[in-house]
Amino acid sequence: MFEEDQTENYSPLERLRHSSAHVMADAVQTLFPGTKLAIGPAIETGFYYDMDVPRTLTQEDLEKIEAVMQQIVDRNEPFVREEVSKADAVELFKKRGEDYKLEIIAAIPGDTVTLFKHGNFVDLCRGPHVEATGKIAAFKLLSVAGAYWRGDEKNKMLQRIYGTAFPEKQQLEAYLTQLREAEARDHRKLGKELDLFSMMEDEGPGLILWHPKGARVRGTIEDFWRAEHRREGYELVYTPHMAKLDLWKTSGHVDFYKENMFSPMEVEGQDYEIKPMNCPFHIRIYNSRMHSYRELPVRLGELGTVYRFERSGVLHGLLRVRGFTQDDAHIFCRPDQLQLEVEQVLKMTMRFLGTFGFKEFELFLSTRPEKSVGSDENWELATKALRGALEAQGLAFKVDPGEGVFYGPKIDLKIKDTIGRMWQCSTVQVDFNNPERFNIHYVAEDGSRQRPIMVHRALMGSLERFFGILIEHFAGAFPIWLAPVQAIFLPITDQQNDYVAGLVTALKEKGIRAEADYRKEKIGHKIREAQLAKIPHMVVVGGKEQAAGQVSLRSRREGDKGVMSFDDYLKYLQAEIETRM
RNA sequence: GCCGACGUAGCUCAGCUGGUAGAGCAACUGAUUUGUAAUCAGUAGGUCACCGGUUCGAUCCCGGUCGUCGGCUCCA
Repeated sequence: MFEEDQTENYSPLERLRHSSAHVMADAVQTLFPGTKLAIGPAIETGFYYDMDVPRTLTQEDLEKIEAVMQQIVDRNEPFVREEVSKADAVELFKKRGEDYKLEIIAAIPGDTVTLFKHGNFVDLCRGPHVEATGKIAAFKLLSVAGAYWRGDEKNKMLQRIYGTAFPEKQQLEAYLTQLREAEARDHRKLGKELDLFSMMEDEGPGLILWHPKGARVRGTIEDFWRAEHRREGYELVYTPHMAKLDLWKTSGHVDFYKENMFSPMEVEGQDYEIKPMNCPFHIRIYNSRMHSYRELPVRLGELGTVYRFERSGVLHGLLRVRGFTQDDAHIFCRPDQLQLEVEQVLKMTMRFLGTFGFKEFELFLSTRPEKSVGSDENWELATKALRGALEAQGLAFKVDPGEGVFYGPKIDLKIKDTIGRMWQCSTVQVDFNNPERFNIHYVAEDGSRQRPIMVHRALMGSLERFFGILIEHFAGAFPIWLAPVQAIFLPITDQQNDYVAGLVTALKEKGIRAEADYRKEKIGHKIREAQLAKIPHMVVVGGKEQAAGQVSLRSRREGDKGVMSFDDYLKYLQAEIETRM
């Protein structure tokens, strides 16, 4: 165990999991002599151990390791703590060939280190542990993966085994059920099943094709986004997908962001670059004319599509892609306006995300990193404004010291989805760098030229990523205001086709996404398919409904809602859409 | 990029130690006019990711490329 991973306040669960990691390491060394141990901490979902194993482990090996672990647990060997001199520890681990432990010992201050033993197994570790291996009642190994020694890609790649452990068998079962639940919600799986999007696997990894159904959802999100921004005093703009490389030299991206940019393309002897960011364009728009202090803040927003080079191994469905659309905006304001602007952004963000059912947030204030630009007083002023905005809104937040961007401090906001996972989408960043690089101004009350402060902000982050999160959040069952098909009409026989066609047309004219299933299938079949397509309203129409000018509503969530007149149904439907529930 | 696994029909997946491929669903055709989660019958559909090698013969073995997945590193 790695000394530095220990903390004073070690919970009983962490203690159990950390002990499980020891038992796993013991089992691996038993099965694969010559295995060298690196580090093996408890983590939020369980534990892992990084080790240098003589051969590559497979999924089947995990079962064997589990079996040996069970034997160690059954032997109920006590965990014994021992404090030894560093020299003794070095000798011990040298004899055992534990090269990584020797490296760790060398980095530990002081003269002594602690060891934890159970059976014949010894590990460098501060503990604490459970009393004996028998306390490990419910564990499971989950996966093997590569991991660099000390997390540095220049170092050797070790093998990491992930596992989890709980005090009770039911808790382990519950956790495994939750993993299966998360798998069932996987946006990549649902995206295919519901025909929402696809990737161009061969011709463009990390590039997304939005299919008609996905595009309908996106369109609805975009309409809502635009309406909210107009209401909040934003001007919406459009900017090109590329510009001369010079623009990104001015902005500093060539210096600071090069590894994420695609290679430039040459046009008539000039290098052009596909945009990785929207901000330089928005600055150009701001700077296209002189601004008075009176017209600030200027808020420019855009659903701007950017392209960033991401290493092939990191691409992941919609959550990590190479081309994506940011719901980007840049606010140019006076220093005295900064805090209020940030407050407005925070309020707007929470209202916007709340509409999608995200009601729980975690906020993080990131302060000045080691490598940064800008004066002390600017950092001071901006950090104070961000903190002041959080406090004025009565929002709880954590401080991430030194995690700010090089050009300014920021607030990140994470949302909690239906199954309790946290996702980072929104960000509010103060930027001292670009206003200077682009030399932008406003004219102050006294006629002098002053430098505005610039704020970058996004509510969703990227539409692709946000869509992926939404799919998982709703498990593909979008609320009716977002659903690609809001209502599907199901005629019982083709005698009702004309009547149904008239109703569908009436709904479409009101902007409702309605469709009909005219196939000559039994009603049970049509319902099953509509239900699997997660369509919120199934509207059954047979001879009786037709004769009475009625429809029979079946809700995706609540089942058969009974018959009603078409006019009543229309009102019901519109009300449900408007509440955005 | 790195470590490992994987890539078979539109989808989900079979295919033992090498003898040129199969199921269910979907699609298509016909019959069925059906009342709240699957009507029946038939038809068609695959250079087994791609390139090369070994072999009399490769979906299967070997090498390379591309991609996907689980992680590492990095991040919206």
